[in-house]
Amino acid sequence: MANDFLQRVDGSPLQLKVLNSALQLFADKGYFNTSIPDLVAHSGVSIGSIYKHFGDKEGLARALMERLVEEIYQQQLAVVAEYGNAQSRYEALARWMCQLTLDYPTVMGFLLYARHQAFLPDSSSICSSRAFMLLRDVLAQGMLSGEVRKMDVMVAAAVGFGSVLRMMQLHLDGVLDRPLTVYFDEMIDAGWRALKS
Amino acid sequence: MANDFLQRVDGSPLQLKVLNSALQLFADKGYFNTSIPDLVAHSGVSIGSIYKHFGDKEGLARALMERLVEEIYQQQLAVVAEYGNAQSRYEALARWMCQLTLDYPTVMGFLLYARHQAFLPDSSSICSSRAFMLLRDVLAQGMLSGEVRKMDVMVAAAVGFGSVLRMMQLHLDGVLDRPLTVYFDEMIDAGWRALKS
DNA sequence: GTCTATACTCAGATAGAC
DNA sequence: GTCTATCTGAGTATAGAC
Repeated sequence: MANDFLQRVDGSPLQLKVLNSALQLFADKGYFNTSIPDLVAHSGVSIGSIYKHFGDKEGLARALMERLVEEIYQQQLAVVAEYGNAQSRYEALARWMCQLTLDYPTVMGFLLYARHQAFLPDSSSICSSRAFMLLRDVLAQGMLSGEVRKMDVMVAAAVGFGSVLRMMQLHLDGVLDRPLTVYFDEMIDAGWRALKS
Repeated sequence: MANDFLQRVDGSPLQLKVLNSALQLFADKGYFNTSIPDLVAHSGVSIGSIYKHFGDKEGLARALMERLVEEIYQQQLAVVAEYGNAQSRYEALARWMCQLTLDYPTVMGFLLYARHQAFLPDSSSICSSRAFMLLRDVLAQGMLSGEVRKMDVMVAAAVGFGSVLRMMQLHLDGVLDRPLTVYFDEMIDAGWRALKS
C-alpha cells in the first residue's frame, strides 16, 4: 500500500492524513487529475483545513515532495551505512531501489516519471536532488579506494544506476516477462562490469 | 526549435500546424498547463477546427503521440541501417539520442519524463513502445553474432541504453557541469564494457 | 471546412460560523 | 483550528453562421 510510505515525517495527524492521501492520489492518478475535493473525500479532512495548512494546491505538492525526498534520502543513508565498500554498497542500493519499486509501485512511478517541473515550476527533478548525489558519492568513494575505475563520476553514476532505474521503469510499464527480482543478479553483474577497475 | 520536429508526418497543413503547436506547448509547459485557447493562439487555428479534426483534447494528444513514436522509430531505423555490427550500431544510436536531446531538449524532456498515462489512460510509456524494442533487438542481434555477451536482452538494453537515457536526463536537468558531448566517449565505453563478450 | 460566440462544468480558493 | 457554504474564473466543448 502506498499510504504508509511516509513514516517518520513530521506534522500533525491532520497534516499527515492529507499528505498521505495526496501521495496516494498523485501517484495513482497524477497531480492534475487529482482535485481538492478528491483530497477531501480521500483524507476526510475538510477543504478549509487543507488550505489553512498548505496555502494552496501547489503548496501541498511542495510539502509532499519535500518529505518524499527526505524520506528517500534517509533510507539511502541507512542502506549505505550497513556496508563498507563500494561494490556491496552499489548492490545494496540497487536492491533497495528494486524493493521500493515492488513495495510501492505507484509511488516509484510518480518519482521516476512525473515531470514535477510541470506543477512545481522552480523544482528540479527529484533524481538530480540529494538522493541521486548520494548514489554518485558512493561511486566516487569507490574510485578513491581503487574499487571503481577512474572515470567521470556522473558517467559512473549514470551507467551504474541508470540501468537499475531503467529496469524499474520497464517493470512498472509491464514490459518485463518475469518478476523484477529474477533480473537482479544479471543486472548488477553487468553494471559492475562497467564500473570495476 | 521544437516546431519542426515533426517532418514527414501526414496530415493537412492545418492539422500539422495544430500538431506542431501542441508538441511545442506540451513539451514546454506540459499537457495540463496547455489550454485549448493556448493552442488557438499559438497555432492560429480556430477552436472549432481543432475540435472538428481531433475530437477532443485527448484525441489531439493521441494523434500527436502516434506521430512522435512513428517519427522516432523511422529515425532509429535510418540510424541502424547505416551500420552493420552491434557495437557501431550501439554507438550510433547513443549518439543520435544525445543529438536529439541537444537539438530538441524540450521535446526529449517531454518524451523522457512525461507520464503519458496521466493524460492518455490506455497508452503505455513511449519507451516501452516499438522504439525501445528496436534498441533491444540491436543488442539481441549482437548476441547472435557473438559481439555481445549472452545475457537477458532486456537487461542488456537497460544497461546499454539506460545509462544514455540517464545522462540525457541529467543534461536536461542542468546537473552536468560540462556539455553533454564531452561525456559521450566515456559513457559509450562504460556501456560497452557491460555488454561486450 | 473554418470560424465566432456561447454554454456549461467544475476546480481552485475564500469567508465566516462554530 | 476545523468545518460548511459559496464565489469566481478558467477551461472544455458545442451550436450554428458563413
